[in-house]
Amino acid sequence: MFSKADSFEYEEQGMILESPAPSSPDRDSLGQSEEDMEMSPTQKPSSADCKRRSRGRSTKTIKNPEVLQKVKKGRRQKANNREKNRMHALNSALDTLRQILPCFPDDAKLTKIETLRVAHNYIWALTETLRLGDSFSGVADCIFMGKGFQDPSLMTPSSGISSDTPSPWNCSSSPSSSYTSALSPASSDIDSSCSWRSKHQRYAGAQLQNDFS
DNA sequence: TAGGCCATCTGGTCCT
DNA sequence: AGGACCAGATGGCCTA
Repeated sequence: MFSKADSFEYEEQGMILESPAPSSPDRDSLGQSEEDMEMSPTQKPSSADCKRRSRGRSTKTIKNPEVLQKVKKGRRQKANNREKNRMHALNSALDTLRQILPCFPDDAKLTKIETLRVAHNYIWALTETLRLGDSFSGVADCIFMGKGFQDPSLMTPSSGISSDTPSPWNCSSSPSSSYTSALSPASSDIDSSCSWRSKHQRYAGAQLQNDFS
């Protein structure tokens, strides 16, 4: 499973460093060093990749193998923390996006991919609504006032839109055929893998997808 | 038990 | 040199 793909980067062994980084138990201490790691076939570097590989972290000044190991661990630990923070920030942004998106009950959390797809469709539908002009001027006005993307209730029957106003994200309503055809993104936009959890009963509005397709 | 989703770890690459 | 970004791998949790 593993090969010595990293050997060309860490060829320089027996180096010395002045400030050892704090170490923590990880797989290295369990006998699996970085040099023992292998790459999957898809990770194996091309010749072009090998040329660029030299841009990795330099440890040329490190002569002592033990110190080198500690330095690597320290860097890895820091990189892991940064990566965690980065992913947490990404998840926070997704949560913010979920709060903006209409239609779904509070206890049914959209998955990441669903959030992105619903957002895409939401934006698309709002754009189409604007494009349609006067017949949906109420919606357009709200959006132009900067309200549309902040008030999910805009899409509910109790909002400024009349209860019989068809809406592609209004799960409780069934859009008229003309409106559906106008506000439906291309079917290719709806990936079949996005099942809307209908079989899991996660969403009361499980038929939203059908409204789009 | 299989499949989906997720968090985390990891190494490679790019950018400042 | 160090951080950001990315994608693959892995294991845990949950549901049908």
